[in-house]
Amino acid sequence: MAGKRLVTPRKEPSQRRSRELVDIILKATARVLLKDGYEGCTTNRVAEAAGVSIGSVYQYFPNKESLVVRVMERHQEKLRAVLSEHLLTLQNATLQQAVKTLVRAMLDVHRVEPKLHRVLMEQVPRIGALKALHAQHAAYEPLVVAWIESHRDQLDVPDAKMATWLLIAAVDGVLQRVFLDRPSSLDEEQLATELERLIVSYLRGVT
Amino acid sequence: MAGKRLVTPRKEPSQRRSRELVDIILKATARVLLKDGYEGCTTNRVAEAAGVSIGSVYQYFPNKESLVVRVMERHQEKLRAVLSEHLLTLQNATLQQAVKTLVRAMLDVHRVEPKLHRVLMEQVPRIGALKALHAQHAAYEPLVVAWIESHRDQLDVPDAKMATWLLIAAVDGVLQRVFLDRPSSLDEEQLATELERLIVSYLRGVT
Amino acid sequence: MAGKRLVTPRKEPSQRRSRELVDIILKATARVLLKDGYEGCTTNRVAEAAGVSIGSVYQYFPNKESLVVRVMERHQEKLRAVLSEHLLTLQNATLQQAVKTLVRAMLDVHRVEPKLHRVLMEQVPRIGALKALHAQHAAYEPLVVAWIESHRDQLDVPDAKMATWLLIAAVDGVLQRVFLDRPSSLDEEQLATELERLIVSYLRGVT
Amino acid sequence: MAGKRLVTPRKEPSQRRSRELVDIILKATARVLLKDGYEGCTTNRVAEAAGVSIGSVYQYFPNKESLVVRVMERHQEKLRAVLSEHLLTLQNATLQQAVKTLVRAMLDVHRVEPKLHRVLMEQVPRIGALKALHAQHAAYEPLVVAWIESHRDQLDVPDAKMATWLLIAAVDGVLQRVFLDRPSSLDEEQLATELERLIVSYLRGVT
DNA sequence: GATGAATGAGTTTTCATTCAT
DNA sequence: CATGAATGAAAACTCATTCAT
Repeated sequence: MAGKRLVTPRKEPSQRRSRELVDIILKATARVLLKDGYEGCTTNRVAEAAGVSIGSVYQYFPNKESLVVRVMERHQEKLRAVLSEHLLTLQNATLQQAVKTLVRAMLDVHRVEPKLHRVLMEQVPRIGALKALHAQHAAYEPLVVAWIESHRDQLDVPDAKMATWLLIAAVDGVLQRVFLDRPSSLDEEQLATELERLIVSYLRGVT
Repeated sequence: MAGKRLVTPRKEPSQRRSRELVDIILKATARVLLKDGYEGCTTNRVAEAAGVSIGSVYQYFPNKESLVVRVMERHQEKLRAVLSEHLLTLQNATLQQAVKTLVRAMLDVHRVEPKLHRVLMEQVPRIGALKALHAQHAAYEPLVVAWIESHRDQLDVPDAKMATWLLIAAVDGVLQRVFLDRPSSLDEEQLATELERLIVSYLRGVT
Repeated sequence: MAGKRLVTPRKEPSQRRSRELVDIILKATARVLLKDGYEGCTTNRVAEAAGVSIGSVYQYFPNKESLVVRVMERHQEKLRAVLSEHLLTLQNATLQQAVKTLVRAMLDVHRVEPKLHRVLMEQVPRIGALKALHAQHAAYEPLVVAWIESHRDQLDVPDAKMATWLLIAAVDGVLQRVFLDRPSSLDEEQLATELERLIVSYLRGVT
Repeated sequence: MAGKRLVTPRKEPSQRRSRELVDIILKATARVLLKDGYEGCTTNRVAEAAGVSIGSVYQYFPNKESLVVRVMERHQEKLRAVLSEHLLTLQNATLQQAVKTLVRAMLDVHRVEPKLHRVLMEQVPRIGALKALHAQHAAYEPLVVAWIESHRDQLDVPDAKMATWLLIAAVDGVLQRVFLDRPSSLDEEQLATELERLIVSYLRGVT
């Protein structure tokens, strides 16, 4: 604690090594998750895959769950990054553009390490971390809400928050299913178009 | 022996006892799943909760997984029953009625033993049985497709199958999220209304 | 007990059924031993293979071991029969004839259900019954001793009993090894010839 | 860490500890085999007898069988050592000496931990390791064959290999029986003498 | 800190045996 | 007697976690 505030960078090396070790361990965890699934992901296997002693794993992670949780969190961070990048351009977009952006963003999210994503979604018991995954949507909801409210006049949306929640839930639900069930017959372009139609018609309202 | 010759020719006692035992065991499994989650749902605990010897559990279920799978299947069957009941009335419905029916049906589905549903959805690794859950949606997709096609003139749907798939995925995604995250603030009535709007506007198309 | 002494053959049928059942069970035991080995030979499997309820097995056999013991005993009886048949002709034989007879007899013994023999020898822990197998040799030792003593003049044998024991042990040891190791290269005819030479030279003594 | 830098460069402590543990476990296995027989030799009992956690047993032995197999192998090694020692002197021996040597050697072999030997021979199902036991005989067969061939002129042996195989099988068979049946009446000295006679007469042939 | 041997509670699973029907 | 469902002690084996070095 105190160390962090010291000026001397002497202790840096050890800190760097720590970081690197944590990184190695987490990458190994992800690899093991991919290879052996959640049930097969034992701490010993992780240690071995990381080329690190089991003791070192416990130096940095209090228990098995924390390993997987951290892998999930890291994955979330990547997803969040992808989303943020897309949503930055949202502000001054037209309805069509905005919707397109949103759909592309969510599609792109599912392209980040899809295999790991799948394992995390399919196999990991819904421990605390998964909630975090959903909570993340909450993070950019305000953005969407803001956009809707600033385009009120073109839309037919009684409750912007409600509409946002619903749309995100719906789109995410659809994408989840696309990527988990992999109905390969489904053309991704077509899907995107239809999703856009779904959103636009909902926001515009029915005449 | 004696039993077979008695007045009660209703059912082979042995068969009845078996059925009852299986039932007791599965109910105990569900209870344990609720109380201790998937990881805590051990065969010994199930046996104890069922007030049955561990040997009896293995008499009817070859391994731990088969227990949970069977619980899932039973749950599916109940869900399927609820859905069927609702969808029977679909045929001659107007657009508004049909959509209302569909939404209510899917809401009702999530009201069948919601706690068990939650555990099964949240915690059970996505083993074979879960796919069955999704497959079940597929079972009633044709019904919806048929309805859409017989109402072509009132709708703006280029591809009935695609639209059906999308809508079901979206609605299910939304409901899943409602029931898993339990954002208690959300009013169910309001949600239903909005879902109906979502569907109707998508099907009607935008002018 | 009393029943056995009664004159009326009324109860015969049930007795006959019992015998048949015992026979069916033992044959099933042998089959299971062949198919699944000793460790895989469980009472339930035997019952199933016999097409009989497990309860019935325990009606006639107090425990698992007794099943296997009885199979061994039956096997012994067959072996004994083969031996007896051969050894009857021993009495007036010349040295060469006698030795030939003995060797052929012991070879023939190993041809009685060789697969079962092998399983019994290889896999069954040396429970009581195996001793019986050896004890059986003791049964016909006197015959050989008698023959040796009645041919004293042609032989150089200080102690007939000792010599008999030694020869039988040696021949049996050799045959056991032949049939367990199955060195297929070994020609059976040649082996028989050599065994005869071994015996004859030992009995005749060295000049 | 500290240990490695200390003065004792004899052996890696970890390695030594491992070796010792393996040794303790195997000795415990032998003890349990003696006390409870093969069927009673469970991994838990072995662990308890070794004063070691069951986990440690599985650290070094993948399953129960491997424990017994290793005990057998160790026993084999001891037997092999005894044999080698004796057979070294074979080369320049006369017929009488050579035969005496062989018989003594095989007698001595059966005096190495005879109780363990008995359990291993009697109770252990004929798993892989037992074949090893026989295979070991094969190892010194060439020595005997060589000796026979270099003494051809004094002997009457058409096929040295065949003769060797036969003699070893016979002698081993006899000894096995002696030590398994323990016919205490049998005088070991006398037995040795007779075995020698058996061998010598066979090799010399009958005039 | 790093190591990895050691731990042992806890799992799954088997199977000889009993006993109500 | 026959049945076979039910039993439960006990076996094999796993794996998160600790701790001496």
